[in-house]
Amino acid sequence: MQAAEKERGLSIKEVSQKFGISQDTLRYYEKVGMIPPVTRTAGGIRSYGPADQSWVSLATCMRGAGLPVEVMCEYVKLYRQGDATIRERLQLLIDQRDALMNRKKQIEATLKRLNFKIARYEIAAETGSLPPLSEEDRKRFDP
Amino acid sequence: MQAAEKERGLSIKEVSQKFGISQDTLRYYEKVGMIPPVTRTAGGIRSYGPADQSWVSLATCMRGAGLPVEVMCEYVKLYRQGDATIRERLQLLIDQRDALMNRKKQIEATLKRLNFKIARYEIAAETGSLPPLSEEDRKRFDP
DNA sequence: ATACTATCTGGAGTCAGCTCCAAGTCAAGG
DNA sequence: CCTTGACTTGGAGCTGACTCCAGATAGTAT
Repeated sequence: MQAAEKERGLSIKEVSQKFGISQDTLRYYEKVGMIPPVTRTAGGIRSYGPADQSWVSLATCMRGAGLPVEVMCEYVKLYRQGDATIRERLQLLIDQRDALMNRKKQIEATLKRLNFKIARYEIAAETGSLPPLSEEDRKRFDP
Repeated sequence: MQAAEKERGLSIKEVSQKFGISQDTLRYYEKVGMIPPVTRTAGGIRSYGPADQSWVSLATCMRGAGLPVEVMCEYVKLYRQGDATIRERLQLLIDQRDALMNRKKQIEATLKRLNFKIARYEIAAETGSLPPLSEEDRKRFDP
């Protein structure tokens, strides 16, 4: 009776555990169109097949990197319109890649600054007070 | 009359332009304690001296990288308590560095995924439809 | 059939981080 | 002194992304 008649999908609970995101969030993503409608059982219960899981995977990946929900919605919308939107989707992906690369640069700059401060604080933790900064250092990194 | 009697600070407008953040946001940062109280003129108008600007610089840098306002508030609070909090501040900085490094990793993973998709879409833009993915590819990168 | 748990829906609530507003002050020019 | 425009405050409002809830339904074990 539980043999593979059709592909067995995962329940929302299982998907929630697999991707580390709440059931509420999964329903929310679907509601706002960040992923396409998930496969349902006859009774209307979500059963995430491989394709559904792929979308969840993509959505959590993009959100995890901080891309807006709205952008994923747009991508899904275009995707569902078929091959005619391939160029648009490509452009969207490129735009988001650019955005992420900028974001990464920002983070790298901030990491540099943090590392500089940490180095000073490691000395300070020994001596009990912060060493004064040189003029040049003050020009790039401050308090 | 406008000779250097004391250091001339920048107006909120100038600081706003210099750092590319709104005057409202500058006041907000100060209000919530994300930067220490800014120097004022006799009349109560903000006049950002070098130290004030340094704090703004730090705040915008950290916020730009996505660190929470609350964390900067904590840092400022500790800073204002003096040398006794040096170890705590060091720990805070280290924690935030770790958080940022994770964030950076997430972004790098997402960039990989985006690049993979973009490569497929560039082919698709030529041929008019997406090439099917190999089984192995599907296992890491999907829709 | 009964009990019990998992899932469903629509809609309201929450939180962070700004952003806007009104009513009032300050400062410089005429 | 008067006007004009930048600046002040406290507080309300907004947006994005969830998060929670109540009441209804589905599936499962007894």
